[in-house]
Amino acid sequence: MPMSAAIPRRTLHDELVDRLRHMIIEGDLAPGEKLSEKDLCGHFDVSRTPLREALKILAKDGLVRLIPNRGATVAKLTLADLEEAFPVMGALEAVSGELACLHITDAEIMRIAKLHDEMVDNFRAGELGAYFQRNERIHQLILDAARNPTLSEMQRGLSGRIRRARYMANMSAERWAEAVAEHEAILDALKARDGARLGKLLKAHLANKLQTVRDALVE
Amino acid sequence: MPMSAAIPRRTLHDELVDRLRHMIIEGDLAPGEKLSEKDLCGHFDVSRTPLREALKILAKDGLVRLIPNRGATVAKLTLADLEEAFPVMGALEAVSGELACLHITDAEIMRIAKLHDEMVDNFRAGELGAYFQRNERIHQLILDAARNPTLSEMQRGLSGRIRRARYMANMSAERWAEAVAEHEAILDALKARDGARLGKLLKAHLANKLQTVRDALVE
DNA sequence: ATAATGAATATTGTATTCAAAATTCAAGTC
DNA sequence: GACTTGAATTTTGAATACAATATTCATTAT
Repeated sequence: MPMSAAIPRRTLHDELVDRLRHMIIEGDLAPGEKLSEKDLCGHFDVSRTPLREALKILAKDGLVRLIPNRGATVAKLTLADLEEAFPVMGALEAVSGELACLHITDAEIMRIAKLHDEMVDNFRAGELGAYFQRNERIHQLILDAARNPTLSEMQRGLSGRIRRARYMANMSAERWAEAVAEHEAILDALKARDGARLGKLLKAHLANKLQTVRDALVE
Repeated sequence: MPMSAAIPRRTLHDELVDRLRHMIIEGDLAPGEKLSEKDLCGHFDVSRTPLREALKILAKDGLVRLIPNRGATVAKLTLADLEEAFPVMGALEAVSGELACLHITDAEIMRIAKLHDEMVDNFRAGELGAYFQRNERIHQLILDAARNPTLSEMQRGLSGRIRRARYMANMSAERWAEAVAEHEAILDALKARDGARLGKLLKAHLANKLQTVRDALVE
């Protein structure tokens, strides 16, 4: 019996963490919104115990703000948060680029190249939603190629905080074209397995992305 | 009424997180050790609710390993963990050095210089414990000078995982002398506010430290 | 003797209850 | 009318109770 057939079981709080995180990142729960334990328990039909455990985890992730005896709110994304996250994310992006080049397989590069082409098609067709999805998928695959769960987890946590601003960042046409061009360069570096170059490109790409978010944030 | 006189109140789970983290890092709880909820509740005289919340936080920090329906154990520090944490910590060290040079005040530099001198005295007197304490304090102050809570929090989390190995890492006399020399260079870069240089020095210093831990880990 | 089975026990996951603090809001004061 | 004051209500923090799962261990069969 070679194949593992273990039945994946999840606890309620784990499930709640995922669902709440998703709701926050997708904007179903607005920044600053009060998170009433009672309401959320009603919504998910669970008791307060697992819900509260989930809220604490999300607070540690920076998505929720917990104030003792006053409950939870969805964390706001301020300009200061962005400025703070930026140097950290930049450093992590650079590392992930370097590590990815060390470990990535040809098959993985092909997969990314395919996604990239599809993403460019999305760009040409002006399909922003599909573009975003493939874009994110590409970045995720590069991160996976770094073969470093600790790094992935940190990136995931940080980008989760910022991804919330994604939909508000109404990318200009020029910025969008630039982003696509940056992705071309990223793919080239990846194919060449040039870690240092890829790291720098990813960092620069991030800087531009954050600038877009920043612009949107100051309205 | 300018002075804030708010009475700091803590919740039990926050307190528990701190105490358990301390116990794990200081080795009071051994790696791999089973963490019985019942026993811990008895030890701290609290109910399971806040204790379980604390365990989940620590699991997210990587200090505790939670398996559904099977309870918690103190996370083991493996060679793989170390190799994984290294590039991430290196990148963060470099950033913290750069940011610290941008923001640090003269008073802060003087404070660090003073601690440094005391630490060198500890080294000369062979006082390992006092040396470690001042050493850690210095690194903490540099991190504080970076004025970036996100960065601090991440560094704290990662170094917490590794600091557990501190007592097992029986630093050789040569390595100790090297570390002191590295600290001299670090202080110089800080005084010169040369961020790039400080970043590189901190990263190299970390690499050496991790090498010591690695040596101890493979016995 | 060893391995397998299943009842007894212990431990974990979740719900509920109780206690403490914050919020709301109506009544009273300046 | 705006600002306190304090009781009623709501909400949160922690403890307990209950349910589900895992572990232990004696029993049985091979």
